[in-house]
Amino acid sequence: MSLQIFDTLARKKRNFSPLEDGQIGIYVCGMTVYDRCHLGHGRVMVAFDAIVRYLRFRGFEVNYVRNITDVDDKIFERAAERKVPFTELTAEMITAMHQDEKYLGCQMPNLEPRATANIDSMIRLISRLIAQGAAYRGSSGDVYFRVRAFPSYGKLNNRRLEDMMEGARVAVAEDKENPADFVLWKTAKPGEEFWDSEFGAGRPGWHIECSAMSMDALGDTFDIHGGGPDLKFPHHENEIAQSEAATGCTFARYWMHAGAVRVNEEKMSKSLKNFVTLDALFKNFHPEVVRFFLLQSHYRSAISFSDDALVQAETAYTRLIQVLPDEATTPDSDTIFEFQELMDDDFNTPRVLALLFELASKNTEEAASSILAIGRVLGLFTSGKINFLSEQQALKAVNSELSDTAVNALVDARQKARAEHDFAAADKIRDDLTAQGIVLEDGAGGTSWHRK
RNA sequence: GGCGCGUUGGCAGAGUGGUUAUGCAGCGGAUUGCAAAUCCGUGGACAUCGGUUCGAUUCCGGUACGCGCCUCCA
Repeated sequence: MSLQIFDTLARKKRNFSPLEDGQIGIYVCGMTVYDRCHLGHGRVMVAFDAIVRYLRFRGFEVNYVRNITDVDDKIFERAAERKVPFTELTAEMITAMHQDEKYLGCQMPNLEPRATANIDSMIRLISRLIAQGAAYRGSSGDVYFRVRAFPSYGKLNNRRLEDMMEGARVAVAEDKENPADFVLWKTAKPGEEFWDSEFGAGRPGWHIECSAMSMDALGDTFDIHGGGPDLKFPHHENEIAQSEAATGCTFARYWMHAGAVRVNEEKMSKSLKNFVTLDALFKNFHPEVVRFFLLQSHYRSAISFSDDALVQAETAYTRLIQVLPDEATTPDSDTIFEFQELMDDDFNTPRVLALLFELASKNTEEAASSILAIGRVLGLFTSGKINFLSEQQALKAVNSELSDTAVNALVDARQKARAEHDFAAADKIRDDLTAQGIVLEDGAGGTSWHRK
């Protein structure tokens, strides 16, 4: 069975084979670091982390590159608002992003090139495009990519230039030859951040950084290019145009896009103000639960976020945690094979999680070992059973008005009442605790409790 | 206006031309002082109208509704 990947450009699943045997180069568009990451960013992080982990599990040597966009109008605006150098803002956001990512159980990319560190490379690429007639300087001094110079412009989005012009509803810069031409180099206005170049002082357009940095890191042609759903157009379309116009060869061989995160049937986004940041989410849910929640949907489909959905995921995930073995032993090879078949089919993580629950109901040590082994490949169960449960309880304790000490006192009082066969009093205490999210369990060795 | 996607049981969410998804919740039972947890069992679905077919939730076409992109956005 071969690995199948849904290629956005081909609009269908394709057999995957890398450019070089056993090696995969993958570039994922990362964050623009002007604000905290929200669940939508988390989804892309987790999706590609799981994919990369699986590809490695399958024996590939994966070179995972994800850029950091630290040159951008929003960054300059936000820094100005805060009256700090933009580098201070980006440094803070990068640290926060790495923290969020670590909590989500993601492994770091092999390389995280930053736009500010690769301006020279972008300038070289722009010069090359100008020399080839694929770019020009407008009267404003801005440098634009000439979409007419790239006949297959629109191929990723199945879009024709004419159709786009009909729908154009954005004020078009006067000095563009074609409304669809996009900026490669933006001339600096007084007071703005700038870098010197042969096209004058200014800064790079958004799209050029990914072409320059991906090709620097992985070569003119590389295996997989991925990103969030809203990058398909115009960002990735423009990357293809720039890169292929410059090199004359295929840019990325497979294009992968994650689905959107929705809130009440709408896309989670900054402009709708319906986003929830990861760090806010982590105040109520263990990061592993968030990761599990994300993996419950296929990476390409839209996922609906709600508090209730997270609670469901928490219950489900905690059940899997409970059946984990204390020590890892050898998993069942047939089960691992089944796992591989599911993942080979365009990374069907929801089906894999279903498999995990089927294993859980088998109640055997071997099945439990398989759950652990498979979960680990997807980046789950990273804290370990004991740590997860205690961290989860600690999280709930912080959000509760009842301290552990107070609960223990009430539990003792109830035990006393039970010993005296005053069940009415005992049940009253238990009901009150239940109302506050405390679940009591009377076992052979006494009463234990946990927060729900 | 252009391009594309979706519509599955109370909720979440896979998949298949004829046979159980799975999870959460519900219900019944075992267990318990009563519960909880656990275990066992169980009902419930494929938007709509046509077509192809021996047979369609699954393929094709129409309709309705919803969503995304066409502008910065993961």
